[in-house]
Amino acid sequence: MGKGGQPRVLLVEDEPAQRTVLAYNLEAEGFAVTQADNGEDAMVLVDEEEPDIIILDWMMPKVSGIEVCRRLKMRPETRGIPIIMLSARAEEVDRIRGLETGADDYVVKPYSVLELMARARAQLRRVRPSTAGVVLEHEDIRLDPESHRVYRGEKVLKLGPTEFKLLVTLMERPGRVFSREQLLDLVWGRDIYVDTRTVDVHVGRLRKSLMQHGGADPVRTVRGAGYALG
Amino acid sequence: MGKGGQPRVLLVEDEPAQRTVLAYNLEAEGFAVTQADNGEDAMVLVDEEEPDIIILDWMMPKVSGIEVCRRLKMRPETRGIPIIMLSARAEEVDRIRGLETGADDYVVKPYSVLELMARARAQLRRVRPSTAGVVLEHEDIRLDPESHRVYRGEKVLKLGPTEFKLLVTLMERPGRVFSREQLLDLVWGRDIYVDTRTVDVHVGRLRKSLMQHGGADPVRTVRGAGYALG
DNA sequence: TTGGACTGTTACGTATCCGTCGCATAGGCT
DNA sequence: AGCCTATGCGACGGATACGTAACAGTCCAA
Repeated sequence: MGKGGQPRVLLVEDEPAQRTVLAYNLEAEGFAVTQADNGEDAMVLVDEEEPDIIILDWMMPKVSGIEVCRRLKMRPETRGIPIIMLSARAEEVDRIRGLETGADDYVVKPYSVLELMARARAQLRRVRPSTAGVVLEHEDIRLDPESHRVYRGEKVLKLGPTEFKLLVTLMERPGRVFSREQLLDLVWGRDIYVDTRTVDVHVGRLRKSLMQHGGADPVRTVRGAGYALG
Repeated sequence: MGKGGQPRVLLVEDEPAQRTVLAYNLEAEGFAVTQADNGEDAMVLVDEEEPDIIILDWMMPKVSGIEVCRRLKMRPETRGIPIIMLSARAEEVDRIRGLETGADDYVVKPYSVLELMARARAQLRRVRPSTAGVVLEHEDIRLDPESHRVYRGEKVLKLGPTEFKLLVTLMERPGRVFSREQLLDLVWGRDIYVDTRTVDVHVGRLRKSLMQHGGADPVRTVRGAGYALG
């Protein structure tokens, strides 16, 4: 891993517009992004940058994404790097072939940037499950994912499962504004249908829980946008 | 044993990513880790480092894990060292068993790091019924793995085999929340099919046993997540 | 064989939590 | 100010997770 935090991602996509958008979003998510617009450069950059994860377009001139993927999965020193393939086609055949070449996940265009992000994080978690000892902190709030405990100052807070997950999500990126849709994705799960107003209610409950022993409201409402911590 | 405490583990795995992840987790768990990425180095390091336990990948270039295992189990001075084999496929486990290489345990990839850790500790307990220091303690509960006895305060507790294993698992990482699935893996074993609700029942029985002479309930239920000690 | 100890499953009661609705209130725009 | 929309929040019915007693099956020792 890129040492103290930022996971490194190598983004390989030949179309400049899409690549730029993706790079922007990935950086906003806290990734350190290296870009390549063709397979040959990608192969070189893998060795130079040692990325933690690779996002790879399927269709590219010269060396195709699938070819890059196959080569990387053949070399022992790069085999462990998770690869997410992007493809314009939804056909199942492609999916199967993509996974056969050793890609670890597969996203079909047009994809939700948020979904791609989530899958990237999922892959990183899979390879590096070591959340051991990590305690999330923000101001006087401490959250230990391992013991599932939340403290504010010295007091232990009691919160329900959804409140807990919500707080984890917010604390993973303090200051960042999450839209209701993003929170639904991240906390509730991708394919659950619930009203976006439900998020408001749970934020309210989380607020109450966080202030159950006094203290200021650490959750910020950004009108028209969503919620953030601090 | 590595004298003053830290058990020494020799980790043999050719893929750098996986080896790094594992080494990190093992060190976080209190092991002193020596790494090797091939069988030849491993054979040398066994003599130099005298590890307490060896974690060995099955598929490796040149000298395979299975070969290393066989050689080590032939030499009297290394035969006693427990070996845990890692293999990529479930079918290989059968082959390993069939070949009677003498490995002491097997874990199939993708494995839960937690499970691997637990199995390593289990092997150490088996080989090293050492007296001092291995007594698990948490608050007023003391557990001696060797004599299979559990005390609460001064009183001796009587618990069944499953309750005992469950308590051992929980006491090895007090505070940590274990999901029902993890507990099934760690206490019952990976290929046993039992309903996850069975865990609830046994936790209940463990609770009753722990409180048979009074005292507070030391087991914490984390709704939607699992159980933890303290 | 009989009895006891232990296990896994089931069923049911209960406490907690969830998602939605309705209305009050706050913020922004003209 | 007046209007409109977004958000806060209490309340409620329903769903869900958990605790536990009861039961049947297994194993083993007397």
